Amino acid sequence: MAARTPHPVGTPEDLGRAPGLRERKKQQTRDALVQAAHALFLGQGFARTTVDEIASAVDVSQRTFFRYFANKDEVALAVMSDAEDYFIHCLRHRPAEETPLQALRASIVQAWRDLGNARTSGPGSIGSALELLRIIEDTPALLAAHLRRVTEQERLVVQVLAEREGLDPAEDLRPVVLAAVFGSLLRAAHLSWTAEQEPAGPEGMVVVIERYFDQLGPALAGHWRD
Amino acid sequence: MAARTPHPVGTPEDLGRAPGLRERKKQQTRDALVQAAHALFLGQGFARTTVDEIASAVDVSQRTFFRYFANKDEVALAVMSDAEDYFIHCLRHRPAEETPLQALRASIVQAWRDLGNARTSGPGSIGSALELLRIIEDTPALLAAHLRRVTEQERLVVQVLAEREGLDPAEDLRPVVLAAVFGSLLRAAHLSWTAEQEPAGPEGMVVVIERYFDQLGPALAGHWRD
DNA sequence: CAGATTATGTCAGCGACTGACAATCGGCAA
DNA sequence: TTGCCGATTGTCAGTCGCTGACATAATCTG
Repeated sequence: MAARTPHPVGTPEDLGRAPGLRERKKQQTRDALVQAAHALFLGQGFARTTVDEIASAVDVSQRTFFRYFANKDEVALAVMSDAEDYFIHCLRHRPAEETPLQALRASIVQAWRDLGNARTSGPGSIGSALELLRIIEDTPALLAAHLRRVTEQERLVVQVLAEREGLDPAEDLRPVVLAAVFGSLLRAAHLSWTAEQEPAGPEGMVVVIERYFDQLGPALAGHWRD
Repeated sequence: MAARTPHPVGTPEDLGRAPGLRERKKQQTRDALVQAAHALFLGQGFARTTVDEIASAVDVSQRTFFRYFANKDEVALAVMSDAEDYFIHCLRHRPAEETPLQALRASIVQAWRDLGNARTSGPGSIGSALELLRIIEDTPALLAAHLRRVTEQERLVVQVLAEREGLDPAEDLRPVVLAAVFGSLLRAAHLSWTAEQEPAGPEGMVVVIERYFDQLGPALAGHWRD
């Protein structure tokens, strides 16, 4: 968590404190591991890539790899979590007038767009995240790990929503329900994006997401038949 | 899949065909493995139980265990999948007049109630399923595997819904969206049930589920503040 | 520069999982 | 009943993910 790639978003803790050599080197090997792993996964698949391969590609011991990542899954999902963090940041800064549902919708759209306009290569790039999404969806072990991460992220969404609307999530179930619905909608969109030959790139993902959001009302409405 | 505990629901394939000794023995060891695993998981936790322990409790080799279950997760989740199958069965037989959302809601409630009234011990029992749910929720590896299974089940729900309403899920997104929302709602309910000191037993679960469903409308409605 | 921290490498070991082969058991027909 | 065929099982060896313990080397602090 503390070793995560820092975002443009300034965290209040580290003001003016230049990171020492130690810190920089750590960040460096971490990035290298993520990038090497990513390349290997893309090239030969997740299962057929061993941790030893990743480690020796960066010229560190296997043991060191496991000091940076708790398991093989984590290095694959590292890129995604940066994107998720940015989404949370967006959500926190939506105007208060927006409906909770509107705020959520606007936040992911904004997050994808902003990330799309940022650097398009290297670790943490949007391209990486999108490629990863494909690998994740058809690697059972990774998909499982990813889903678990997503539900943890949902907890955070609940908290932000409750804060924003000024209510206690233990009493009022609406934040929990909305976060759950939102999460499932997003996943459906991801699935569709990876499965179908949807327009590629961040903008394509935005299109798919909006399409699913638009179906929320109709899906919950009474009968579907005329 | 073929080795799953048969349900009271008659499958058209096996009419009057008494299963031979071979088949019976297989089913027997499978059940024994599930039951032994369940007991061990409950007693000492999932992580601290080795596959060797489970296997030797049933007096088979470790290799045999892995011929019945692809991995340790699977034996833990076996009980759940029986319950899920029954839910699908219920959904298929809901009256056509019901709204899709109504049908889904009625189906889980019915499934929990029916299972609650069935045998209350042994493999596949309701008690087992509920105990398992607790173990699953606080065992990261199991939770991950469970979530993946759930999303697969969601696909099936999509299919049943589309069939029921007579539309093509590739064209119309409503079944996908509704299934996703339904799944997330259920998971929220499970989470709440295991976390809080909700009324125990199947009926307690039904109460929680209905409470969440009731919040669906309000959560999606405009502003939450007065 | 010395001493306290901290990152890294090495090594040994456990447990999940798999392929290959041999032995055994149930199903079935002569 | 006998005998053969295919399915089930056990054994063995091996790979890979992952961890604890300890020693070494690098950075940081004063």
